[in-house]
Amino acid sequence: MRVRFAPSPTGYLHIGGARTCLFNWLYARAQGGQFVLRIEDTDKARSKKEFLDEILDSLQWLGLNWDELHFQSERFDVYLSYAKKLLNEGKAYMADDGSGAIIAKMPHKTVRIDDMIHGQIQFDTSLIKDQVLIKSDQSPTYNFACVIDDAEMKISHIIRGDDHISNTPKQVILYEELGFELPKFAHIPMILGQGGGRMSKRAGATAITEYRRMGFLPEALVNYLMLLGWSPGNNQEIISLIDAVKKFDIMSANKTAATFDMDKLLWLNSQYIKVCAPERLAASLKPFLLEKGFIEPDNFDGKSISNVLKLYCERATTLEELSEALRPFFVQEVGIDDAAREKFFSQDLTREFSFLKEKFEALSDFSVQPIEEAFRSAVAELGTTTKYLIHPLRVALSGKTVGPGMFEFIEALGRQKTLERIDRIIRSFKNQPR
RNA sequence: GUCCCCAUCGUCUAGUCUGGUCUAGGACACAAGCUUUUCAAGCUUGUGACACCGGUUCAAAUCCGGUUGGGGACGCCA
Repeated sequence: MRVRFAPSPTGYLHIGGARTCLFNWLYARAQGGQFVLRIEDTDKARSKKEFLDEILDSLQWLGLNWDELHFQSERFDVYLSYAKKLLNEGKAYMADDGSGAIIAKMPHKTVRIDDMIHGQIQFDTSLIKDQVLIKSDQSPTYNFACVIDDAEMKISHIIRGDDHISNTPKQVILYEELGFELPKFAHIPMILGQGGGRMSKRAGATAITEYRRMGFLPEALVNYLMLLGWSPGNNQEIISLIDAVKKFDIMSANKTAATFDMDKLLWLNSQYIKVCAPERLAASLKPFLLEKGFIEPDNFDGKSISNVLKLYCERATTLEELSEALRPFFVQEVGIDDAAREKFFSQDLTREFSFLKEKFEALSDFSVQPIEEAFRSAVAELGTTTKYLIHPLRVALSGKTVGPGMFEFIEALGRQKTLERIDRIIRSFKNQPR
């Protein structure tokens, strides 16, 4: 059993292509067959090396490895020889405009295909015009190269998007004329954009790399894509690639088009971030931290932030968001926006913060419990409330009005930064004209 | 225009093949509550669907026909 994914390097790998690839990959792995990657680069003008690299890179990132790699651009002579064969047998003819194109005669008959997902589909080929096999520049057309390669590469199951259903009768005719054995077809539904219709850039991100840049974990994206048109059963929503291989069957794939839902993808991503091992999470976070200038390429130790990650991984939906939340730990001074300043520092808290600072300075063990005790005794001795002091303190230390539990945060931030930032806020009270 | 595909909560889906166990289950989102130093997370509860019409049958989300709606294809692009 052999399947293939056949992207064209005329653009980035997009969501729909990735899902088609995923279903092929899953079916191959589930059945113990081979998964062939075939690059359909017959259009030399539009095919680009950067797109090829990007497609390969995205597939690897998603964890979809291939057993064979082929390039159509290296096989033009093969296509041409098959075209000449059809020419000799009278099943094709030269274009009469002298362009050198070779065109297949379309016989008039009824073609029936037995699709693994849709069942029987019938076509009247008298409605289809003659098909160009070889273009005037001697390159093959898609439908021709596709059939030759699928046959020669012994592809047994063709799993591809719904949009290829209307190509199928044209290809079946070619299989018959060439005397090739017919593969099985499985046409999976397309993924629709938010407004219905094809996913477009306007309706959100389409390229896999964009999702990577937005801070999605590959296992979350793969999980989401699996759920679009297939269900593992038992109300299971979270499923790994490994687990899916055990349960996947193309026969149980849906036939209804699915609308892409960013909310559910975000939810899945948050679920995966929550359970991601700190070392791996740190490694995945590295590009984002670099991008923000929080770290240098060479001196980043993932271990050093694992404690901090534990505080934040429960409340992040993307790596981008997570890395931004980590800002207070990497910058020297935190910025405090006007709204937060207005809300929490409109009155002078010099006395309170000074007292807190004394309490913190006195701690020999700067960890959660003593920190909390120090804070609570300060509150009691000042005759104020937790609420009154804890929010201004959060803003002073993190620059943000929201975040993890205060005492865990302070421990993670460390004594030095904590005291510096309390000092800084005290100074700002002095400088404020009242 | 012609041909093809599809139709269960707003969205993803289970159930459809093998009609009764479905007053239709789960997830996201939404709403409320609990928890609470904030925001989340978590937990509990709630709102919410078989597109429509007809047929077959004792019985239809499930089978059949039609209507409507949505999507796709009609390139010397892939």
